Amino acid sequence: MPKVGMEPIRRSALVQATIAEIGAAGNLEVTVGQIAKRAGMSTALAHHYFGGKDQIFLAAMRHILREFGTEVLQALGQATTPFARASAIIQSSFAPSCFAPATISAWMTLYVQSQSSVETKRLLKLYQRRLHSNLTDALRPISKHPERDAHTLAALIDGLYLRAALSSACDPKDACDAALQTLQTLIESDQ
Amino acid sequence: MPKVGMEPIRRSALVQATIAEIGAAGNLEVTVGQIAKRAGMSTALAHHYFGGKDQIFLAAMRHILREFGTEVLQALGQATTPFARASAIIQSSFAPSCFAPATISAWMTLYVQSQSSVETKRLLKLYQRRLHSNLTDALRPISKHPERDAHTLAALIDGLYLRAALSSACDPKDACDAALQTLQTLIESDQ
DNA sequence: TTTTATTGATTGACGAGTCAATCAAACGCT
DNA sequence: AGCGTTTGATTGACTCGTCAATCAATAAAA
Repeated sequence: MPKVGMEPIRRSALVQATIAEIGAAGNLEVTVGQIAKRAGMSTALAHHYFGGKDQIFLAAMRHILREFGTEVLQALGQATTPFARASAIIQSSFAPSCFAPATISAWMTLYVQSQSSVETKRLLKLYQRRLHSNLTDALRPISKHPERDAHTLAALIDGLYLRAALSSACDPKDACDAALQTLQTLIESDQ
Repeated sequence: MPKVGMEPIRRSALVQATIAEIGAAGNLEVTVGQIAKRAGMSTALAHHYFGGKDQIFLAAMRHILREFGTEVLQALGQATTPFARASAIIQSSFAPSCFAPATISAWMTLYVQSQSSVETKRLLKLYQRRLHSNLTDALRPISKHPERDAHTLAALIDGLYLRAALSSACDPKDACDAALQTLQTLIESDQ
């Protein structure tokens, strides 16, 4: 059985399983045993490759953030006008992939953990900085207060996401529309 | 020692201690033992009065929500104009008491837990409904789309709070100003 | 004597992390 | 090609700690 070069495969499987397990549980009450089982290996192997539970969770968060990042980048690539760029950022934030139960749980977890784990806080800030700078760049040509409007829109995106993700009633489409609508309003207003 | 009528005192002390302990830990990794110790009693007594850990946490959340509710109500009482009412709601949401470490942790906890606990989800929805309806009432006389703007503002408040609470850089005052600014912009714009 | 308050001690479960042992592939040497 | 040797993969079993929950016992008020 033991084939060489298993490490990347195992790590990836573990990350995948972690996300799935967090999604199924809805919170961080997930054991290394559960994760390892879903990934088809022993707990000892999970520890062997990651060193500890914290590392496994961190890797899962990084994975989600990276995925989201590439999604935004891709959407930005297809946008030509500044307004389209801003819209693309917003729409990426409300893409279906962001609303998979596992992704939602991972985000909430990120928020909570960022209070007690410096590394998690670093990850969260990274995401926030990137979102803000992307928005600022897009808004510069079309807003009188690019920085300020970017800040407002970023917060609005987070807030709308929170509501759409947590209340089963409110759906992603509406949240996205609300954000786009506000974008419109913001760039139309002077002052 | 045993005096009659201890129940309300003990319950209150336990709730208080729970909030403090969650604040100190930054997350839900708080044991009944720690809570009971801080509240000056044995774990057995904590169980005696609340029945279980979940109940203790729920009681703590309810307490925070209730406190916040009265704060909003009080601020609303002093406001005379519709605009002042909307401002009051916003300002209450960014009051210093909302940024005590314990309160922040409790909110984050509320978000996470609402995914796996129906009772917690109920609490969260209650808060969201109340915020929305308060905002709608205030906006009705001054906005062309009271419902829609209330929804946007509510989400914006949540998002700004999240950012102010989690990034030590961003401070409550700025977040509040941003929300007030957006309120202004929203009611000034037609369409 | 019934009810309420209170706790020390205990139980039972669970979970993270470790370790020694096994297995097989690759590697190097002749 | 044949033969040790190293190295990576893998796990079952185990340790150690923690923690929620329970219980039996005590003490005082009503």
